Amino acid sequence: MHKPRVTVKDVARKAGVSVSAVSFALNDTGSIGESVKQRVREVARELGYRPNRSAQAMRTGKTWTLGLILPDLRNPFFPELAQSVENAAREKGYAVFLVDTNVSTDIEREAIERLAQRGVDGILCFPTTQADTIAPYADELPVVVMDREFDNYDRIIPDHRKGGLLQAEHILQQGHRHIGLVTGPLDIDNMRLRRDGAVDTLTGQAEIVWEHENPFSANLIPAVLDSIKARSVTAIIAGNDILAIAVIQALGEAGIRVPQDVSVVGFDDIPWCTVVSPPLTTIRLPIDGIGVEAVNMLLRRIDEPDAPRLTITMDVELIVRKSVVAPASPS
Amino acid sequence: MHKPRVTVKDVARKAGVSVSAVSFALNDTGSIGESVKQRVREVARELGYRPNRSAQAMRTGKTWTLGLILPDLRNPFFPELAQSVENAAREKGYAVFLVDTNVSTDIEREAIERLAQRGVDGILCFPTTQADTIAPYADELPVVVMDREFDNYDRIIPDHRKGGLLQAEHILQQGHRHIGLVTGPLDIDNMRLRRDGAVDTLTGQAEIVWEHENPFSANLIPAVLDSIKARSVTAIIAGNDILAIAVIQALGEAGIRVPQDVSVVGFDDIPWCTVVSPPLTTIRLPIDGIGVEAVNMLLRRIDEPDAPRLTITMDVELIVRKSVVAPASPS
DNA sequence: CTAGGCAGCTAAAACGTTTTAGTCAATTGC
DNA sequence: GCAATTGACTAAAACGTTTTAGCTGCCTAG
Repeated sequence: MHKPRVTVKDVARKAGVSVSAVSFALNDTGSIGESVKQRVREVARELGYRPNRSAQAMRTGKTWTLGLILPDLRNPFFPELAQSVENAAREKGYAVFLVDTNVSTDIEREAIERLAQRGVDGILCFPTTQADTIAPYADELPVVVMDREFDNYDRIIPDHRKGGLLQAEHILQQGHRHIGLVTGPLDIDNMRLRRDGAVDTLTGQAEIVWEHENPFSANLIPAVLDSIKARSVTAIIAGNDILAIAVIQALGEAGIRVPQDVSVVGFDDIPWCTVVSPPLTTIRLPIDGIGVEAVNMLLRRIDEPDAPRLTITMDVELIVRKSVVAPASPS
Repeated sequence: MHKPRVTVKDVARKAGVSVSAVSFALNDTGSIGESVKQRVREVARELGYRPNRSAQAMRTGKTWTLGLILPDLRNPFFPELAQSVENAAREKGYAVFLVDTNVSTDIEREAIERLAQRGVDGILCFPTTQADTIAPYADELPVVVMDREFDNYDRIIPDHRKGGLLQAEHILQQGHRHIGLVTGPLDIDNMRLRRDGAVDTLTGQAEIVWEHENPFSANLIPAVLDSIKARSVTAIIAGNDILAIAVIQALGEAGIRVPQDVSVVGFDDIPWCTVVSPPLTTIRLPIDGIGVEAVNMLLRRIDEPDAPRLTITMDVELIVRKSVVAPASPS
């Protein structure tokens, strides 16, 4: 195991030229004759030469490496994001360090430190909370922040407010007038925006009978369960799909049918939406597009460190499935 | 942006010692006095010194980096695996390059080449198919293979056969005697083993009314749909949870109730199992354990390149939920 | 009193690249 | 026909570490 690796020196010797000639030939730089170039490449292939990226990195300062920091891959929202980021990055010649912080701000902080130490060319961060853990490296390292309104970074953010608006609009169009809200933690700005978008749209058009703030978790707090059992609404707007699915299950356990008795609308369009029953009407985030655009943005920033900051807003879309229908007796 | 980085040289200068002294002090190697060691560390902290991993890697040949190659993160089986691998590796000081091959053997092959070029200390591979894409690097790079019976590598494999046995046993215990099988592609050895485990257990105890091989996909082939509609079985054994869920949905569309009319058992215990209705009775793979053990195995191999090959078999477990009950009229 | 050993440090080499500076011959310009 | 330019190449420096070899002065043993 562990044969000695083939180096430029070996190629140079075998081809009968200098190491610089080899470098020139392989990288198409410097000034080099066509015949020598061909011969060197031939020899390199023959010897199975593979450049040592560490050495390249040390000399050039470029590692062709990105860091991707995510809160929790078990949250069904993130795998697709990770996939699209990795694929997009790979296509451009970059490898991706994955960090799953387990929803810990401390680990997030440490991860950034480590990635910086490894000399990644840039970092894509989907922060766990509102805490800006990147600050110490903001002027040292290209960074793209996803889904957070942090100043000082390029960022890419779905149009949460519009999503909330679409949720409410759809519910209103179906004729619902008594509505319950179960939001995620409102100190996270995306949850706040979703909620505000919905509430602003409902105001004057319908009555918000109750509203509860539930932690990120598949478990609903008692207040929500109580409100559900009170049967005082015909539609429930959830802050994300996981909450929506939890609501559907709680309704089922209370003997309330979805959508006949109560309609439910989610947010995110995670894969679970199609397997739950009834299939969940929700707001689709262009996750794939977010990944790709985030990579593009980061590479742009790497190329032009001093380009002006950019904020990209990604459009969202209502996906109509089966969990929302008109109320039995318009109320 | 991009301040010049602090190097050992800077630390040495400020501390008034040689660079080697700095290296000794920081790494606790060589022979160095306590006072100097303390001063150097103090200065390093003060200056915000961060060792350049590329340079370290070049000098020592160790990158503290692993590669993780997966077929498809959107398959709900993999995110948890990726997470546990990343966490375990990080705990040991390694960073993880993630590669999602999109179920392409070609990309898998290329990814290994690239990772080797980057000088990863080892590779964890969950191969897409039965093709051994790692062979060219087998004696150059520590590799752990997951879920495939490849010789020449350390490997870690769930006990698929036992899982199949448990599926069948449970179905038999509930009193089912007419059984349908929908397996995954049988040229993948895990699917073959699951199927054989089940079939061997059923033989002589019950009748396998029909058996179909379905591709990995949420879509069932017509043959399966036809068999389902024929209502000739009281229980269906599926090769994995995704197939099982597809079966449940197909049954629902055909007006057949689960579990009252037909029981269904899955395999893998992906997160979807609890959100589908009815919650799926299935076989749990210790995914988390697989990730952790795979990392341990790889690190062991990195430390002792010539240790004997190891094959670890991970135990599986029946998880009883609501999709299997006794048949209405024992048949 | 001296030889030997050791602790504590420094100088310099080495890792595998890229890149700068320079050499040399051939070509061009006038 | 000679200086200047160019093209093709080489030698060597540089990147930031770790590690080897070596130096110095002090202590100890004899």
